Amino acid sequence: MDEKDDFDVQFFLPYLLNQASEVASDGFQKIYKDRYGMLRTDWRVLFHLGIYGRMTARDIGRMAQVHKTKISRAVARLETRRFLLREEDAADRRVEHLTLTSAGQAAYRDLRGVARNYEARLVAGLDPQDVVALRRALLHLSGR
Amino acid sequence: MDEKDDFDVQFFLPYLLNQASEVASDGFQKIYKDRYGMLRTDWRVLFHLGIYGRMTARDIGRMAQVHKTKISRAVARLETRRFLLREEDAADRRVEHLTLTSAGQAAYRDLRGVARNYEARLVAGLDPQDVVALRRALLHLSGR
DNA sequence: AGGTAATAGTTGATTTTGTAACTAACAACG
DNA sequence: CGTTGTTAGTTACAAAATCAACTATTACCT
Repeated sequence: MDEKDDFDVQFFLPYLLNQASEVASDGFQKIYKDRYGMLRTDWRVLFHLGIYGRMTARDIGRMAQVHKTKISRAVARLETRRFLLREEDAADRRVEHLTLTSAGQAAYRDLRGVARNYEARLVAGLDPQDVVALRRALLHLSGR
Repeated sequence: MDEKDDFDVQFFLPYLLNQASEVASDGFQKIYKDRYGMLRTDWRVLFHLGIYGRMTARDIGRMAQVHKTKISRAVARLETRRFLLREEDAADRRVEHLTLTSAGQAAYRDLRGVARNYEARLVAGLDPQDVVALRRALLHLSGR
């Protein structure tokens, strides 16, 4: 197409990252969607509360780098399905503390197990050293 | 939250991949969106045609692992903006061959330059060996 | 040939996301 | 106090992604 066209999309990092990300997400998505009707942000909120305990929507958004409207909607969905409870802060009435109900905790534990297995399968075909490098690189790219 | 909770979302591979992918995509997206009003699938189609020359929608979809409805709509948008032309196949009238117009080629060359620089900036902070491992791992994860 | 299945691509309805504007509450500073 | 600015979270509307159904054409099979 062009004189010196040594460029290949297939190796362009944002493209590659997106491909790998989608493949990796899809297998896991199928499970939390089929089993609990959750969307991506839903399981993220669930996992944050499952792992770190009581948190506010704001803190989850900061930690997961997700916009507050997405969090707001995910929280609403999880609340409807009785996976979490809101309690308003005593000192600052803008703030809501979120905690998992026992149903939420059960779902979390179930999906955590799935996640562990799923990740094990994902890295199974990779050189362990590459996995270390991969995580390090991804952490750096996502800005930590 | 739980007895043996050694799980951390922040290191869960699909999560990490998605974080890095979004960060990496966003910087590039800003440019092709501002400059040409393109969406993600649009630039992918543009790049495939720019790099590999004449292709059908089907082949682009296969190569980029993108669903045909997305491709169809991206092609329609690019056609409207006079970035590509369709010609029907002589032997099989279902098939359309797509090629870039000169405007399309100009946009491609422009964005290819941007992509090169952008990627250089992305990997600048990384250990070169990690970049090699990263690409290898991503290729493997995305199934090649 | 004639019927059935498969393929390329488009369209429409529904769901989800993105963006901006909004409410309600607190903070800071005169 | 009081006005101005910030913050937590929600809502409304537009843009985009998803999924199923559709048209048109070709391939297969007997």
